[in-house]
Amino acid sequence: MRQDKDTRLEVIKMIITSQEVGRQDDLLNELAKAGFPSTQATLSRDLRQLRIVKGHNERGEQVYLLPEQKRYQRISDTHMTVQQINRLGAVSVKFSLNLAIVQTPPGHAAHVAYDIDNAHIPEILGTIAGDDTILIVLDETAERPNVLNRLAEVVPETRKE
Amino acid sequence: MRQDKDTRLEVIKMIITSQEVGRQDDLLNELAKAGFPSTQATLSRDLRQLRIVKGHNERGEQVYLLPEQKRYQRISDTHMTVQQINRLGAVSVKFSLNLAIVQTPPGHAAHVAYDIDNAHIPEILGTIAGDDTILIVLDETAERPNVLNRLAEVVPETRKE
DNA sequence: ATATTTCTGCGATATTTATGCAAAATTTGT
DNA sequence: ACAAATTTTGCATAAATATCGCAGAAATAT
Repeated sequence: MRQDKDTRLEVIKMIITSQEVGRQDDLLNELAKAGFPSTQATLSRDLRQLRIVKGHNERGEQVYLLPEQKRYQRISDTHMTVQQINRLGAVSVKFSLNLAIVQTPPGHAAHVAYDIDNAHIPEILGTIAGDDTILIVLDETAERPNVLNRLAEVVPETRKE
Repeated sequence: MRQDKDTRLEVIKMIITSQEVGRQDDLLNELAKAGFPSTQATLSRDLRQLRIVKGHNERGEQVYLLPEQKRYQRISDTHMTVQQINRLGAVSVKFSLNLAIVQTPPGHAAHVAYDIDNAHIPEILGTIAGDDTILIVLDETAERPNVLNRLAEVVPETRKE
């Protein structure tokens, strides 16, 4: 079920960034529509794991928000999916010793790095993002195929070196 | 009472930026201590008016946050000590070859890096800070225990891997 | 395969938060 | 200053959310 769970978490993020949802029951309905029926208890756990925040929109109505969203700015303006970014230009990964370099279209490094961080890949010690380049520091024992596989979940259509 | 209300709203903001509060009842207690007794109903309205958000800290515990706060970054006009930052979430150090990666709570990498720089640890050639990650480049001959000892003065409660 | 860990559902609550309504306080207009 | 209008508040209660114990399913590790 791991894969299903990860997908469900992604769907949750998509839903709350594409529309205003203010109650878990509403979110449950949307999830069911999207083919991920679940229960309120599980959703509550998911929201905590995603560090999703409950705030208010300009009208004072309650809305769920991703933590990196400031105020009521919708993520659709700023947070593109990697698929969307990929349309703008390739995202590539290259290795050197215990480092990996990810190239993104200009301006998108921070966002991709955020997704990589959130994938919690154990072999990745940390990332630092510039404008269109991300430096990834790997564990000394990291095996590149593994890292590449895990990265592929976050950064699809990656062009290996 | 309008004046009192405005003051109370300010006090609410002060409280939630100076400590982690996860429940309205707790916030009520703090308000009372500060000389602004109120009720849960009023507080709920105040929070909506302030557009205060309820999210989760690193440990998944619930916390109230100002909307303009990124993630769990706390407002601080003064430079927070690492001890203070540590309360917001662990600061950890990991090594890989000639590099060390320090993870901090979101938004605090620059502060911690500044402290590290100022410790003038000879084996540290330099640091680069992102939002929540610091890359440290070590001298080729650096010995990790030494570096860790020196770092511990700056970054207490460090968790080696 | 077997053991171990993680995840989920299912109630079943306990806890927390929001709100309708009426009263009290405050402001405004005259 | 008085009355009307507006805002604020408390109370009671509704609504929403978090959590618990537990059993079984699924994934991971040995």
